[in-house]
Amino acid sequence: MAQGVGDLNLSVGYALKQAAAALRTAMDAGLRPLGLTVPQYACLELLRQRPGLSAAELARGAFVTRQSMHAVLLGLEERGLLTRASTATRGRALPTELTEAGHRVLAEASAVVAEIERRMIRSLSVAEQQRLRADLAACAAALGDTTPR
Amino acid sequence: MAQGVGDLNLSVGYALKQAAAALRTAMDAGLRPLGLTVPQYACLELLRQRPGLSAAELARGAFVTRQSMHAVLLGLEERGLLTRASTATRGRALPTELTEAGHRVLAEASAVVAEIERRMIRSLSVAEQQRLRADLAACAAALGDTTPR
DNA sequence: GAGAGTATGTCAGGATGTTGACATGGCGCA
DNA sequence: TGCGCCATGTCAACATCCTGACATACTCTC
Repeated sequence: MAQGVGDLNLSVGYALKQAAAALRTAMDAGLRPLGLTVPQYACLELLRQRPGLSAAELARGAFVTRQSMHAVLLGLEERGLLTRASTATRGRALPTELTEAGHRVLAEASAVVAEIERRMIRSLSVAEQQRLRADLAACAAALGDTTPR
Repeated sequence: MAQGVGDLNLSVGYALKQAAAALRTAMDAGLRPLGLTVPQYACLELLRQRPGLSAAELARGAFVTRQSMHAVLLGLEERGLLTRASTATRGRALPTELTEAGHRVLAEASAVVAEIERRMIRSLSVAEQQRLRADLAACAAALGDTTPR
């Protein structure tokens, strides 16, 4: 018979959840004054780095479903932070891009998030940070690195 | 002016979110056949290790709000997996404990989750696992290690 | 002993996310 | 060419979770 999970304080999975929850809470609090939720910020950040992404690609990058990202896009588009092509250039995918206002809001939000991330890893050396990031990526890859259906 | 978040692929925060999302997805899929959600499993696992916990303490341990944990407890109690004291022995806190059925279900679930965690960290040595866990704990502590209000 | 401050349990409402489904548009293959 | 297959966009229904609020009970301080 397989053994169960042992002491939670010795579990990597529990520590992972703990850190992710703390980060999420800190980002929520930091982004609220800007009128952004975490998924909304993630959407903007992804579009800055890779303009023209479709809703489905954004959903995978932000770890939510297509449907959730659809709602996020509608909200951000109504606020004038991004524009969506009305017709597909290839397949059914509708390319999305940031507007000027979107870039401005994102700049503020990105500074807030960067500060939070710096605070999170301030006790680690640069080498340790890279190692941590690599280990986390390896964990994600080992689990299949899936996004919600 | 503060710099923003750089390349997401170089961000520890993004890697953290990615790994946590992969773990959550894997746990969801593994626990579904047992009729358990992740918060429900977390609740049972916490109670095994620390019987007599109150709803508020369970909520903090599972990284959800008191209200969410309240709903989880109602469901698990109705299924006969745990019992809640009807009167408080100290303060308003109502101690909760697993039933025999609860222990049986948890044993199955715990084996499933342990297998997922093993798969997640199989590419890391024991020393690397401990280091990763310590780094994650440090990150959580640096952010205040808060749970949702 | 009285008061503020804090922690807990609980209820109601609303925001958010997911599941399920369907239609449409490429792509590969016989 | 025709067919199956997959990806995308979108809608409706449902589940989940959080926000806000209130009552109760302990603790600490004066």
